[in-house]
Amino acid sequence: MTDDARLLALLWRDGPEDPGPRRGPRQRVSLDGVLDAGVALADAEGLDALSMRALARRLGLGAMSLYTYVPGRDELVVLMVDRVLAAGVHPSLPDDVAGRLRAVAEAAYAEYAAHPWLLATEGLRAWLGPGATARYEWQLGAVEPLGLGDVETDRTVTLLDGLAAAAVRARHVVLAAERRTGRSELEWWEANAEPLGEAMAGRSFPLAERVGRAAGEAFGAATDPDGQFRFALDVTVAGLLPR
Amino acid sequence: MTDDARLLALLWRDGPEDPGPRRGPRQRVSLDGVLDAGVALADAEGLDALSMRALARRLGLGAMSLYTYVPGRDELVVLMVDRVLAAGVHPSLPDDVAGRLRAVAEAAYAEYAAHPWLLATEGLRAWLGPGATARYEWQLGAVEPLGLGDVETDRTVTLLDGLAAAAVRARHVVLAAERRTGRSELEWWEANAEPLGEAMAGRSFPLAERVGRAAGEAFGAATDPDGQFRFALDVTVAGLLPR
DNA sequence: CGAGGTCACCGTACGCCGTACGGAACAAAT
DNA sequence: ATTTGTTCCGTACGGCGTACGGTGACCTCG
Repeated sequence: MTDDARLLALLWRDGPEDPGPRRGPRQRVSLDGVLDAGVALADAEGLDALSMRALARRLGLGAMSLYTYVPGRDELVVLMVDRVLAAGVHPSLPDDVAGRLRAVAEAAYAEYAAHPWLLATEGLRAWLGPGATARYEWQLGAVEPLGLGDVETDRTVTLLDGLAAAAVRARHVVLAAERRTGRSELEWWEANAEPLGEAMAGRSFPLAERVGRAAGEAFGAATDPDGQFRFALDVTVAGLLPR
Repeated sequence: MTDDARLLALLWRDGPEDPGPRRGPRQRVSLDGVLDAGVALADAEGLDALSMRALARRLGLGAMSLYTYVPGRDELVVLMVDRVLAAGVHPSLPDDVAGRLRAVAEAAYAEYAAHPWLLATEGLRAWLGPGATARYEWQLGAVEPLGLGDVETDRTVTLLDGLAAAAVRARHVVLAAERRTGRSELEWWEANAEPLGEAMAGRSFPLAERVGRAAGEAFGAATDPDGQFRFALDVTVAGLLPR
């Protein structure tokens, strides 16, 4: 069986069936156990920290034992992605059109914010697992009543999801840098403002300086991903609604 | 000098000044030469392929010699980013408001499409170099005449830039997967449609099936990043314009 | 009940990675 | 001629994903 076929079978494996007695020793953990441990590790320390060795250690296994659960690291990540998408809650939807559009974006935002490493998996082929498909189905159901037609409905869902992804990505950049360096964004900015000013001496960026300063003061930080998300969502919903 | 201070000095170093005679052997290449080789390598094979050893080999140096040009790999990437942003062209702007908004997004799209690895650098702290600042200045100049106020102007620029980034990211996922596996997206999809159908047997996703099929037929592919970009840009511009 | 087959588990090893360290070659300053 | 600061780089360390082959536990079959 090729790795692709094996991955597909694992993605669409059925519920916790008992495979009946098999030869050889029992598995010490389950695939779901592996995936949950992987999700916990990625949530806590990021996707880079999810190494086969580190995950195996967490499970009390040797590194190579993981390969009896999963064909390789890429496939592990794909399965983790579908597992968190399957676990995502799909809130009930309001009746008004704007509210439905917002709900799609906000649900995606919550999902990405809870598992920011989802956004770091985009070097991989997007696989259609049951989690991703159920999520897409829900998103379509939210947007379909607008009567846009199938293609535009798909594009609208993609747009709203992308909006959420961009916002969480911006948020994550700040949080990850803070954790790595141990200094908050504000501290770092203050420490670097003076040398930056010196470095820029002699060059003039009037708009950037004025706007950057105004934005920084309004945000109390260099960036404001949450506010940016609200702004982007307002604009997008306005652009989508018939006028 | 800390690495931060060194990076800042390198970012804002002045033009190709002759530093005068210095002790020791002359550098065999220049910092700009290192950065250009790094950009070429990342353009051709992606950011993952940009290892210190591979880059040094390209330059006819030993791996450790790179550390006389640059404090480390992260700093190298930051300097590469600012270099391509500095080299980006800033097209002249039309007078109409919608055209200006589109121009900002389209310029960003072109930049990201030419150097998709720019989108993979977001694990790093965003540093303000001369290239990034000049680009931001141009973007602000394009949006400012709308009279939105400083904070909203900043948010509008961020929104348009994020739109372009999302589209190129979707494009890049497809292209990268095609290059890695050697099979086009369509071939891959056709090869996996049947096993996927079998795997899904017994589950029902009526909307996803119908909309996915319609979108696939309309796009002639599973996704259509360029069309998605146009759609998103239309929606966003409509949402931004006063009504 | 014993034997054989099948499986999970894992030690070792290979070729990558970033980079710390220290030495050699070199050119300018003294 | 000696000192000093710099570039270049060989070696090494601890990480990574994973190929390969061995070991021992367990179920099934004779």
